[in-house]
This record gives sequence, C-alpha cells and structure tokens, in this order.
Amino acid sequence: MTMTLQPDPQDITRLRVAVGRLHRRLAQRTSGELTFAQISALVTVEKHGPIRQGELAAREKVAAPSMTRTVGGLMEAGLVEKIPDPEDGRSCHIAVTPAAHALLDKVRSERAAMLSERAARLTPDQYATLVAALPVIEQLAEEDD
Amino acid sequence: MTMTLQPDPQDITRLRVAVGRLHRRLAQRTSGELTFAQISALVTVEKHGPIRQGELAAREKVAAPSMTRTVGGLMEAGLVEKIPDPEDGRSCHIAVTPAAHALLDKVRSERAAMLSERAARLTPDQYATLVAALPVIEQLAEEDD
DNA sequence: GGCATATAATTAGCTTAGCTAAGCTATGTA
DNA sequence: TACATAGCTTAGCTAAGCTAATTATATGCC
Repeated sequence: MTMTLQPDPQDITRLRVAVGRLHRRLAQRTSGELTFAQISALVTVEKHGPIRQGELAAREKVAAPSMTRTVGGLMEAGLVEKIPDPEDGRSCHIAVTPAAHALLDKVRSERAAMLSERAARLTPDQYATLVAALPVIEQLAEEDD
Repeated sequence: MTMTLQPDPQDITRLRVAVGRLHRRLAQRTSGELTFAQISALVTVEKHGPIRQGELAAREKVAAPSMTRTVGGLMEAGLVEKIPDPEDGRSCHIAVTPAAHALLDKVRSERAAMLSERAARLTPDQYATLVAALPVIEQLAEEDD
C-alpha cells in the first residue's frame, strides 16, 4: 500500500540534510579503530553468516572494489577471514572471527559513544519516536531503485 | 528532561548503520549538479541569511577549510556571493543569489528525486512516523558534544 | 578438447569531503 | 609600533565511494 499523496518536498530536504549531517558527526568519531564502512560491513557479516564477498557488496549497496578494500581492512584487523569457495575458485566466503563478536559487543555496549550520549539526552518520547522510525529509515536505505 | 534508562545499544548500532547506508545511497545521486555538502550549506545560507563564513562552518559542524571549498563551489555555480564585511576586512558574509532560491525550489519539488520516489512508497503510517522522528534526528545532528 | 563468453575479485586511478597544520592578512592591544 | 589573536585560505592527508581495466576461473558451444 503506497501513499496517495506525494510526500512534502520540504520534509524530503530536511531528511536529506539531517541524515547527511548526522552521518558527518558520526563519521568524525569512529568507534574505536574501525571506520564507518568497516563497522557497517562487519555488522552485516556477523548477521548473515559466511557470505560471498559479492553478495556482501550487494547487501551493503556498494560496488565490488569498495568492498575489497573494506574487507581488506577487516582482515588486517583479524576480524574476518576469507574462506575460499571449494566449488568456485573465483569466489570466497567472508566469515567473522571470534574477535569480531567480542569487538562488536564492545562497540554496542560502549556507553561513552557519542551517539549514545546524545540519545541519552532525549526525552523518553523522543527516544520512542526515533526507535519507531528506525525500520522506516532502514527500509529507505535498503530499497532498490 | 533526560531519560532515566540508557538507550538500547542495539538500537544505537542500528541507527548508526542505517544513517550511514541512507547517506551513502543519497550521496550517490546528488540532486542536479550540486554535491551533498553544497546542498547542505546552501540550505543553511538560505535559511540564516547573509552569514559569516566561520559561523556557517560552525553551523554545519565542519572545519573552516572544508567550508572554504564548499563555498568556492557554490560561488562558481553562481549560487552564493561573498560580501566583504565593511567593518572587518578579514571576514566576509555569504549570501544566496536569486538563482539559489530558484535552484532550491527546483530541488525541493524534484519529484523524480530518488528519496522522494522511495518516500512515496511508504505507507501513510510509515511516512508519519518518519516525519515525527525528523526533529529528533535533527537534534541529534545539531547537538554539541 | 578448445576457444569464446561470462563472472568474481582485484588493481589503478578519479572524485567528494572530511581533517590538521601552516600561512596570510587584518584587527586589536600593550 | 610591535606582538598576539582571529578569519579565511592553501597544502596535503585520509576515508570511502565510483568506473575502467585486469586476472583468474567457470561455463557453454562447436
């Protein structure tokens, strides 16, 4: 079921600008040693188990070469490993290491993280509103064109 | 009034990842000829009138050199002009040109814009939830540390 | 079997956009 | 007048996206 009325262009601009700014603020302080792209990819690998690198790129909505670099960093950090596909010599599967679980747990519970600090300043109502909107934002981010 | 309960770290991670991905998708298709940073700055200049460049950088939460480059692009595009401060030879005020109003109006009403297309696919409930969360996202993005 | 095509990942190099450090010029103060 | 401060610019770094071209493997057709 889609909307019959067009969304307000002013709202769209606000969303666009707000998302851009929030991203900027978040990217300025990357949690620990990982970059933004690395955390995003690592979360996906943890969630979707051993996954072909191409499929990981598709899920992250990123071109293949970008994922090569991101995965390279994660491998250097010992957070994922590449398992060669026994049935396809071109392909390989990316899997998290135990260290990755530990690190993601640490990141998630990191109370000092900037965003958590800010979220903690929200009123319960604001927080509830934000959490309610999360699935919508995720859908906007995941949808194909 | 702040929350008595800590925000859920899982929610924080989801927000972080979702904002990152949405930004990525949005940045891939910049509306028209303007880049993401340029639109964001232009919106602020339009809203806050002639504004000192340093203050613009502060509002955008960006370092001064970044704003020099962003404003440079906007000037080349004829969307803003620099008015030298008569009282302070070091400083200058950034003001939008009529072309900027026209362009922003165009951008805002651009129905073909990717985000609008996606937003149009939301249910009315989802859309309402998103719009309700907008001020909260904006607050998260604007807050100082 | 052998060659053409297709696919997975990588490499090389470009762009946008953030940053810090250092520099220039104007201001203000001792 | 001399020195410190403030506003903006320049130079050069990093992260992270992209496209185009390469490499290596699979697959499909004669």
